[in-house]
Amino acid sequence: MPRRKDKLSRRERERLRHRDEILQAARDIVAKKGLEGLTIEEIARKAEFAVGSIYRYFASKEDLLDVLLVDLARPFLEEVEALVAEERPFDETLSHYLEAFATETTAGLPALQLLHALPPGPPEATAASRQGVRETIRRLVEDVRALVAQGQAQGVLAEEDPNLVAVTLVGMCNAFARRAAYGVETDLQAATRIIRRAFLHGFAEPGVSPEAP
Amino acid sequence: MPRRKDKLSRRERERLRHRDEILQAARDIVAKKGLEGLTIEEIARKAEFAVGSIYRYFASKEDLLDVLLVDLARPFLEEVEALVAEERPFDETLSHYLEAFATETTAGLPALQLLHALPPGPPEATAASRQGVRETIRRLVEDVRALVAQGQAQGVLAEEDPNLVAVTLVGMCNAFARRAAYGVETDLQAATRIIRRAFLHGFAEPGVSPEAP
Amino acid sequence: MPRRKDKLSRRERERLRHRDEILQAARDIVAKKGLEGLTIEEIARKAEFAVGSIYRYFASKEDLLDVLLVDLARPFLEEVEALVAEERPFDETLSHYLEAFATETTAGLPALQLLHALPPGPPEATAASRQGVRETIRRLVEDVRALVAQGQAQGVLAEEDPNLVAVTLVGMCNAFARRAAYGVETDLQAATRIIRRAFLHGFAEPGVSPEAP
Amino acid sequence: MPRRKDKLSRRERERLRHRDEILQAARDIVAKKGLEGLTIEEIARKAEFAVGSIYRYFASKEDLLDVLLVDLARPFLEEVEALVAEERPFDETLSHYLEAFATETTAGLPALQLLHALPPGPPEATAASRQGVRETIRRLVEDVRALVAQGQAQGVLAEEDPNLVAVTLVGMCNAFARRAAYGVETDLQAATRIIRRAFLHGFAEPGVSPEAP
DNA sequence: GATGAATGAGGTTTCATTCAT
DNA sequence: GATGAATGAAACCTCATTCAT
Repeated sequence: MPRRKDKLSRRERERLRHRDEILQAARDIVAKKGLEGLTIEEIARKAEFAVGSIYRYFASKEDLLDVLLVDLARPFLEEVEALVAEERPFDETLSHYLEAFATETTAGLPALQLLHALPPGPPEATAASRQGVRETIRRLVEDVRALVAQGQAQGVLAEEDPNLVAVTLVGMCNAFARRAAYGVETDLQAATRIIRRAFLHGFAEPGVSPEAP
Repeated sequence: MPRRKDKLSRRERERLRHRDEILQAARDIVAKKGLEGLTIEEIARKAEFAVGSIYRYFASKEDLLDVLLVDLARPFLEEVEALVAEERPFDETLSHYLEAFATETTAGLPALQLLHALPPGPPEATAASRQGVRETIRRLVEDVRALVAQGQAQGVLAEEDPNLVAVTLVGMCNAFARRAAYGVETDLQAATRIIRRAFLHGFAEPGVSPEAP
Repeated sequence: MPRRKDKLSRRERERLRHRDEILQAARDIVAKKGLEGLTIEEIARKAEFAVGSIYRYFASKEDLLDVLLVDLARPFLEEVEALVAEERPFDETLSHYLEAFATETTAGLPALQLLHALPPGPPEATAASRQGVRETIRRLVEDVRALVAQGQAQGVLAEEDPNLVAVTLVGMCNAFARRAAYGVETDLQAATRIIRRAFLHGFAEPGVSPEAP
Repeated sequence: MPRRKDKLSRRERERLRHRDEILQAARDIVAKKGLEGLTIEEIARKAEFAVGSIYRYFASKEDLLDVLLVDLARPFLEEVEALVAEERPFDETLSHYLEAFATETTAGLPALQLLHALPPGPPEATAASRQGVRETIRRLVEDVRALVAQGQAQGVLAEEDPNLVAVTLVGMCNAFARRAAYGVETDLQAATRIIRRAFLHGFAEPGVSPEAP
């Protein structure tokens, strides 16, 4: 194997590229027809592979879907995790968070939207598959909780249970994202402002002017 | 031939009863296996009808589903519409709204949860069916918008776009409902308090103490 | 339901008839192409049903196969069980048994032959399906064991472990059946005579002339 | 270019070694999952070859399988052919034969068991492949026939058609082997004794004490 | 109105084999 | 010779819907 340190062989590079092509095809189909409308056959057609070839990259349709959903959410997740690491003043952090959310929502297929696709039935109905999705959601919630905790530590946010506070923030964002995804004309700038206001005022530490000076 | 004005003939009453039995069966199945796990054959089995008979009551599975989802949301919708009609002081209104939301969430199959089942894809992917669901969602949002407008008229809520404000409220509620539906242990009383706080403080008319006196 | 005691409704009769047609089609295909060559699609084609219809009669291909194999063996099994019940002199019993075996072998698809189709791999590889086949084999072996025990009680057969003796008898018969099934020209009368001789002489109670007077 | 007469070049030796590795891998898989569970891909994985490489050694899966089955039976076949060549007193010959059979049955993958894997359908269903298996079976039967003929020549076995007599012997052995393969607890020593008894007594030349000194 | 058998398109998955590198 | 990605024909199975009784 004549190959440098972390350089991938051509085979390996091609493999990764093909995998991405398949995921991209799936992504396009979902964007056009929704999750239900996604079939292996159509993925194969769009990605210009034989049906059987799809299965060399993903063990099953469920597997592919799980990977796809996680992939879609990844950029947003990474941005949020970066925010957590940076530990900026909470006001700035919130601004960045909302910006990231707006970017996501504007982009063709909003990540959070798709994460919501985790079937809203009883846990038993999903169990086996969507492990990645579950995990990603868990991390996202945990990250936002961490952001809230930072705000509290900085004395900007009131001492409510950070989990619950995080859920309200995520809920507001998702509500707007969902609306946009349904095709309702949505002014994201206004939405961002509203969320910011509701959140900062709503959880302002008493006696602290939320958006001073 | 209706015997009296609004009296239904025996035929008609039976018909309605049968329809309800079918819907109830469907509801049970969805509760146990999720929307994907719902088949006409199983509905028929559970409701003790022949498969063909289901089609005497619903034009198609999609139709049945649409009716089912709307049915599930109806109690909540009606409660909210009553609230709109009553025009109480906003503080009271909000309390009732959150109580209704908590009741919903506690009930076996939370209406909002199922409304979420509207496939989160582009509108084209759903178009034909789910008209009832779309309409119900539209009405719910409109109703909450009306409640917010009342709060503003009463001078309790700030003069933000009532649509956007309504979306934040619904979003927060849904986030908690969704959590509960995923099996996360959720303290609804705490959730209610948090939402109430975030909302009242978040959109307090400047200079007005949100929850006084 | 206007129907007499044990009379079946027309629906029920048709259902049974169709089930039999499907099994018969499967039987024909197996006879021509062997077990491996059996596909649901071809069964459907031959029985003149749609593919999906097959599944209204059998839960799965495995299920169908299990039923088919048991069905094929049934006539022979019943004959042997009758023999056990009759408790005739062992010499007669053996004659009837061998005759039944010859009949089976002559018939298009010898039951025992197909029972042998239980995949000769490790038990784990078969476990789930073929329960009927396993049970049928068990009963056959048990029945022959009972016949041997009768012979011993009558003082005709030596006091060897009846299980082992039974296995030798079945083994000899199967060997000839298998040969015939492979297309080797087989003189069943001669085979019968040989088996009879080997068995009676082989296990004669010492001092007893095996095929007296 | 063979260096010496029967010396193989390194190339050729490697080639044979690789071929054996592949066969061994296949053998292991069959032992664990049965014939149905055998796939080229898994053979390749286990033998640490590329899928395509398998086809450098075997023209097709069927070919590989045929070779594999013949290989499995070879030790037993060779032992029996040695017995034929040795022309010992029949009593000894039988003892050796039964011992070989017991050894086979005890070994992880009894050859006879696998020979049974020749699909029990009409000849047409197998025709193309499994030529080796057919030939091996033919030789085995022929060999046993020869052993029986020796016994007759020695005046120990009655003058029945040696073919038929051979079939009974093989049948009895196979019945026990098959039982063992199905996981039935089998006392091979007892089985051996029973077969020996059945055979010697069953085909004793009248007036000759079968197992005398 | 009720029945439930029949349909058949559509989906997922497997796997022996080929072939460019 | 070796590799392993790609192929694509089958195979199994599901299920909404129809329709003769």
